[in-house]
Amino acid sequence: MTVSSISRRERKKAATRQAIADAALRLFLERGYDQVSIRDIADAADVSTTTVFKHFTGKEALVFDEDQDREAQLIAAVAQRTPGQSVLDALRRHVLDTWIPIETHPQRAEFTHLVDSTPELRAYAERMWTRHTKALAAAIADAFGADHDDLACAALARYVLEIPALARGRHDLQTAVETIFGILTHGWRPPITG
Amino acid sequence: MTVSSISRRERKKAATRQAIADAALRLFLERGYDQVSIRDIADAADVSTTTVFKHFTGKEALVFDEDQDREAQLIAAVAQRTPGQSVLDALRRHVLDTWIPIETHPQRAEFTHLVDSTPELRAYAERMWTRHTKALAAAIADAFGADHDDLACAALARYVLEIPALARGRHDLQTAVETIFGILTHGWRPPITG
DNA sequence: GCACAAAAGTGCAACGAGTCAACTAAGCTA
DNA sequence: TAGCTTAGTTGACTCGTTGCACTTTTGTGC
Repeated sequence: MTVSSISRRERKKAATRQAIADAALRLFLERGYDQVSIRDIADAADVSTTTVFKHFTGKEALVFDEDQDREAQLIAAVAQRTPGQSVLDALRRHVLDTWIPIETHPQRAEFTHLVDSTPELRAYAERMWTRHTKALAAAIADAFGADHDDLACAALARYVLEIPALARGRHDLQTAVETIFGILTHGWRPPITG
Repeated sequence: MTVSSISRRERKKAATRQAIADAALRLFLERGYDQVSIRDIADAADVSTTTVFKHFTGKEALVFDEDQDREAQLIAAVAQRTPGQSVLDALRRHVLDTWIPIETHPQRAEFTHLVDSTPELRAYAERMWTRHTKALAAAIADAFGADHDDLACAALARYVLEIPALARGRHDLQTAVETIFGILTHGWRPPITG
């Protein structure tokens, strides 16, 4: 009789992984990203440095532990949009509903500061989004029966995935997102001045 | 009496810099980026590794030796556009006139292949463009008397600077560029299928 | 012409990220 | 119990990158 469907081994593995991620985030927040070495993290989690790399692909990945199914969600947002809804609208909704809550989560403040104040992490965070460009482009193309490498679809995918990076730091995230989707929907218009 | 306006020192400095860059590019093309270490390059150029880093900020910078005044050209394209020409039009012209010739230069083929087949270099090349986002955004904002961090201007700057990355590899670069500028001008439209 | 400061270059040692191979130990399976 | 699998350890190693102390070259003021 097993307590859960996953084996003890799996649980222990997950535990050490979590211990490493926790130690890493704690140390990063305490001292700053550059002032913490992988060896520090390994010591704090009481594992060897090689074990750290068995669980995480690199130092930056330690910070973004839950990147997972973003891609699946993105594709689902397009493929399973409510009938009659345009692709652009579905993407707008998806960004508003999934990204903004994450970004404005109060506990997120110091984490956001850590990322913003470390160029290496900023770059990684942006690539985290844009890495899904190809998959999203294919999903959009599928929605219209177009070729998977259709240029317009690829451009839309990329431009949509840039939105978090563009909107980050604005006082009103919702308005910012809507503004950018306005550009993608109706074309760019000079800002109203005066 | 000096032979030219630049001192002998400057010339020697430029010479070693060039020797390093040449050795680097040659070795990279021969063996591939990852199979060449900085020490290899230093040996080939007959300098010490320390000297390499005195001339170049990092390994990737050895590949892109002439990044220089791209930013100045971009800003000039916006600020000194012919009267009556829209900003979008000026940027379209600038991309068509400066980027396409570089990209389609025949001698560029193996170089392009090197960059495309090395993820590290691909990422660096993209950042080379997007690094100028802030400056271009400010130039666009100036053109309309808007705030330097105006969101619409920042978005346009970013989207325009993404165009090289989006169009790269397409059979017809000119059409690709025009298509994407079409999106930015009139908004995104589903691709024509069938 | 000469002394002197700045700059260019060298050599060496070091640090941190990341990899590799050989090993130990724990959990799973039969 | 025996035996396979796999997480984790250990230690040495590569490579990019930096810092430091030192020598050589060059431009400048005297």
